[in-house]
Amino acid sequence: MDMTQTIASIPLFAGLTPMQCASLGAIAVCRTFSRGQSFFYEGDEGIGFYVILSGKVKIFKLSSEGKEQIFHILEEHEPFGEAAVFAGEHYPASAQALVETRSLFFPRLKFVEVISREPSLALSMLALLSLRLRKLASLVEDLSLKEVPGRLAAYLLYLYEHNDDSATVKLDISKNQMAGLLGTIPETLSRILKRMNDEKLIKVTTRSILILNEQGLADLARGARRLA
Amino acid sequence: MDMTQTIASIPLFAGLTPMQCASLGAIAVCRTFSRGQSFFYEGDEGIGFYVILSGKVKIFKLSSEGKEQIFHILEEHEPFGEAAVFAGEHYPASAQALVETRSLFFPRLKFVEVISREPSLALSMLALLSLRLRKLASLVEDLSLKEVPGRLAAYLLYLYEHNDDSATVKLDISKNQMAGLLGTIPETLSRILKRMNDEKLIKVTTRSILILNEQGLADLARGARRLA
DNA sequence: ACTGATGTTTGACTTAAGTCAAGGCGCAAC
DNA sequence: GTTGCGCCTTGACTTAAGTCAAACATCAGT
Repeated sequence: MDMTQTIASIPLFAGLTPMQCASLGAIAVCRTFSRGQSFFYEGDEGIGFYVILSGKVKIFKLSSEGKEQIFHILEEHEPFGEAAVFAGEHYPASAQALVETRSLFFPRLKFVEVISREPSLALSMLALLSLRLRKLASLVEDLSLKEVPGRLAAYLLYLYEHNDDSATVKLDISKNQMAGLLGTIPETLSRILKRMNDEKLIKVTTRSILILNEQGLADLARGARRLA
Repeated sequence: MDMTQTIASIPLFAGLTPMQCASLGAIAVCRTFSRGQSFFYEGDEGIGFYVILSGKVKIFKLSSEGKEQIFHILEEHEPFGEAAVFAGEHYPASAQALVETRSLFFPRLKFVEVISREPSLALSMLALLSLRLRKLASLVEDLSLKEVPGRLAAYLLYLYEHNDDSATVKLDISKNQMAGLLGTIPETLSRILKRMNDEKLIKVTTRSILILNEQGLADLARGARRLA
């Protein structure tokens, strides 16, 4: 598949004309990262942003004691590093490949140049950033206003809703990563999964979770219920 | 002062030509809110965004038990509600005037229309959203990876750095609001201020705080030090 | 298939920070 | 001035969640 085609297939760039896609294609660079490899670290100079073609990437920060807060886990077609393109000079968080990941890299200055000529692209980027803002706001809300069982319930329901068919949510990240995403640690996550399991809200297996009581989880997520 | 003048004086719109300012002025509406009045509530339809002309506005969410997490406290010339303009249909948080506040309101659709004709305005908005994203990311970091003394130290240093001259930081929000901003409650804030005071990091008075040991606060903010 | 590295669970313990309740301070209105 | 109402502080208590340590399961790479 040639570059213009590839770019046209990315939702962020939906609505662009073939010619616009071609001008983006002219500045994009393919880059592949192996499992565990870092795209950039927090504080690095923001030289451009990436769009994932295949693979999985986590965006995170580490505390001085080594605890990790994951901001997002991103998959195919999702962009990252874009906040550094338009403001400030450094990346606000680190990005690391969780599995082998192919990506397109868009250098900052060239991309800004293209965008100032393409209002529809600018609007797409505005929509993207607004969406990110919304997600982060909800993470702040969860961290500050909910306890871990509430966050976990909200997360499971989120997975459940974006699930193809069954009530079985398959976990495609490790429970360690999941703990990082929920702003807690593996031990706490493990204990709370067990309590939810005991209360027959869910059935936990190694790589998946069966939702048994959706309403119960929803109550937990809203803070209208507590675990024993 | 006429509308075009007013708009030209807002940093977000810096760099726009007088004609561009005039087209923004044509769609802007002046609105004044009294102390305690709400601009919008979380979940309301996102019909447009505001820029503060004078006054002070808090952006926040409430938990089901009534605890408040403040996202930002905004002052003159700062915009808010902009994330709802470009994505999604509702405001992700609530906005309330802390004092009598004059503002300009930009209706969503008209603003999007103007922006798609003005690339430089689009770039300003992208920069704004990126900056907000950065601030929220750092709030997530603080909430998840730091304890309250660390958050408070970071906040005091922030005030200190944006301070005109002296080592005396004057508090222009109540300590209750400050607790909400730090993701904690007034009692906890009070206790920690006292501990910092006892350790001679700061000198607390009613409406202001004197910074005595900047380095100590910095260490606390970095997690390299603990309060007794 | 082996094996070392990662990921997961469990138990005992510690602790930061929240809750509840009472009292003091300070400003604004009468 | 004094009354009254938010704001702020303090103390005693509770609790969610983190730490430390040990054992076990699972996975990826040789």
